[in-house]
Amino acid sequence: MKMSDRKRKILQIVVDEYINTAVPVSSKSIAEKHLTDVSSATVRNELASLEELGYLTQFHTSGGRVPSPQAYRFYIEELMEKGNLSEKDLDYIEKAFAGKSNDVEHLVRSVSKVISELTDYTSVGIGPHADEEKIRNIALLSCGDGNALLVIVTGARILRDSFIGIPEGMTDEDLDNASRVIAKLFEGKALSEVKDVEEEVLAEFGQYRQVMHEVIDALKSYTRPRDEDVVLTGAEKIFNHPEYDDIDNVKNFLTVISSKDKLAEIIGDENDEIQINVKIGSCDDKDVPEDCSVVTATYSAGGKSLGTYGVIGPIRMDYHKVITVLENVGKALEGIVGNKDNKDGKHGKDE
Amino acid sequence: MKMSDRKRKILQIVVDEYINTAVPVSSKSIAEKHLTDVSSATVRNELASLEELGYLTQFHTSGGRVPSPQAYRFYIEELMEKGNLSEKDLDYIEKAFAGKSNDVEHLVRSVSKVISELTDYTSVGIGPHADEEKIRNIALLSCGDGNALLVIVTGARILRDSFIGIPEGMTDEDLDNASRVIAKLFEGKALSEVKDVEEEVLAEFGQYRQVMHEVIDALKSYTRPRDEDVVLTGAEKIFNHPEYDDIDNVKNFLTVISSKDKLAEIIGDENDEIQINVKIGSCDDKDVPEDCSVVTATYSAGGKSLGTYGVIGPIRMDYHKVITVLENVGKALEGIVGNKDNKDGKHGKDE
DNA sequence: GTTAGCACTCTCATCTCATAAGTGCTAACG
DNA sequence: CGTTAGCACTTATGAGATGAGAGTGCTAAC
Repeated sequence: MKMSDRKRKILQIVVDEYINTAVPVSSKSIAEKHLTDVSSATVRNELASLEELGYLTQFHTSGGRVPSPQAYRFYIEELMEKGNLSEKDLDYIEKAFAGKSNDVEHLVRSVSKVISELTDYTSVGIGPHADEEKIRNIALLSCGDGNALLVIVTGARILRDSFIGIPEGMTDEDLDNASRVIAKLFEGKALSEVKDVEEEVLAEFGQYRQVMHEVIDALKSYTRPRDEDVVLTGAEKIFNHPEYDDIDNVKNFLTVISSKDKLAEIIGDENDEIQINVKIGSCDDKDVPEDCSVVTATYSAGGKSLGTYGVIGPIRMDYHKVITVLENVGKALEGIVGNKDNKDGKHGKDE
Repeated sequence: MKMSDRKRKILQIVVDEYINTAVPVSSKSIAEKHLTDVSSATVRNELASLEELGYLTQFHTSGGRVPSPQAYRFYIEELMEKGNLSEKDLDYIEKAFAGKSNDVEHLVRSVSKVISELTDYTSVGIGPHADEEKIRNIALLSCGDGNALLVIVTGARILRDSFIGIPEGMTDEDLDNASRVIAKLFEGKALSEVKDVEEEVLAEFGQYRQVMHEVIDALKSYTRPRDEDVVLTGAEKIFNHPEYDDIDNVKNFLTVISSKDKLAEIIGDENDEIQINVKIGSCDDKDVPEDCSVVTATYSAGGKSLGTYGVIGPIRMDYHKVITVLENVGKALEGIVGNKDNKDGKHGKDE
């Protein structure tokens, strides 16, 4: 069934108004402020009809109308008025990423911070899955105290390191050699492939089998997601939104965001097809609290994933602002990472 | 003025009772449950006197008594009944640290988690200051894309790394050489000394001065505390304590713990003399919220600092439990880190 | 020094009541 | 047939009012 233009208009007004004020919207206020050519009674009829269609709900008879999750979805897809960020905000993004250290952990932190600051919501970020990353460099460095440090760098500039126990009698030279052999064996391989070549590699190491075992275990452990890869910024921002004057909502919210596992699940199921993903209430994901929404974007540049980022906040979220911020941050990232890769490429040629 | 034994006893009862129940303590309940040989009127007189001495306060005339910060302090120093953890808790600590990866970041995370789990309060941890750490290993690894990875390991097993831009024309061999030179120059030096030798070192590098500049900048940056070194665990635990049924308290608390800077300041001013440090309300530290207490312990083993850890929670905190947990965690850490160093020592000799 | 007794204070939950906001329905209008 | 004015109905909200309960301070007697 096609919705009449007037219904669409009214629905848009209700959602806009509710997002801005957090107050249920009445027929009177619509007729007075936005649709001056009809009476409140007419609006009332339309509202009743929209309620029947499932777009609006009432807390109680005399409480005005509030959008349903379905209304928010429709709003995002068809009603929301597009428009870009202010100069100030664009500038802020620009400056935030200028001259940033370029490993993934720092990137995740600054992206998350920027998103939280600009949207005024709590932001969540998670770096790219190490899983399918190719090992670009791997080295074993002597620590001189019975341990060596295993360091790897992946294509997407993810860093991982572990201490590896060194057997008595293994000299620094031995270690250097082992390091070179390991580099030959693993560079260019994806972390997920390590387990496939395990047997083969171990066979090559007669003498220092034990070391190799530890190295392989470490590499395998890098494919597992880590709590510390999930970054949360601006938890306190929820207090800027009136739904969190209520202690139970706060409790609920804080419990969810305290569990990095849960957070990773909520923002983590990457759907590369969709750039921006909106989950409204628990309809779309049972791990999202009923009264919350989660908007995420998965970024990539030059074919490399840069992770998934988003905001979590009240279902009455400023979707337009949030989506616009996510889009612009994405563009900015593409810009700087793209440029950097060009520069790198040049270097490569010259060498 | 010396306090009478009965006053001490009554004060102890009030603090114990209030810590357990969160309900202001009345003269009647004391006389009935704990001091059956005197009447409530007698207790009443003593309570009035303790109030005059500054140990107790009342919210309102008919509200029973509540300990003042001064009372908590006195309680901790003189009244609190000592006693160790349950077998179960001791076991938990034991198991938690067994077979843990041994770099500092992971250690900080698990220590903080253990403390939060056992105490049921929000826990904060911060690793040792990198500032005075000696560089044990330093290496520059080629990444083959116009960047190199600078990695350092310090005496206390702190890891730091940065990407360093490599000028066109610098080959992998050049890099290897540079890495060796850098190792010779910096190994054994404290990070805080780097700035002192800056000029001297730069003089040695004619050709790759720029690289060296970046290396030194990176090293200098490692002395600065980083947000990510402050670890927070169990923020949601505050909801287990009734003072945080009140939204304003939650807001206050969450705002403080959201700022890593603030947290670092609160738990950070290390006083090596004192093993366990208790800050009660804002009397002892203006950054601590009025209704909160912070108990911290600074750990070290084998002469190396292991960081500062603690809990932050309501001023009505189970100080005995918290202090006992912190003490036992300290002992456990000494145990495992001590052992590990012995083992390392042996290796050293054998090599 | 201790205690019983009692007046006093303050909180808290409950109830009532009036007000305000908003709706749904009906009947009239163009 | 869509639109509108009018009105009865529902519900939240905030302001008293009230009574019970808890705890204290004080006084006088032991």
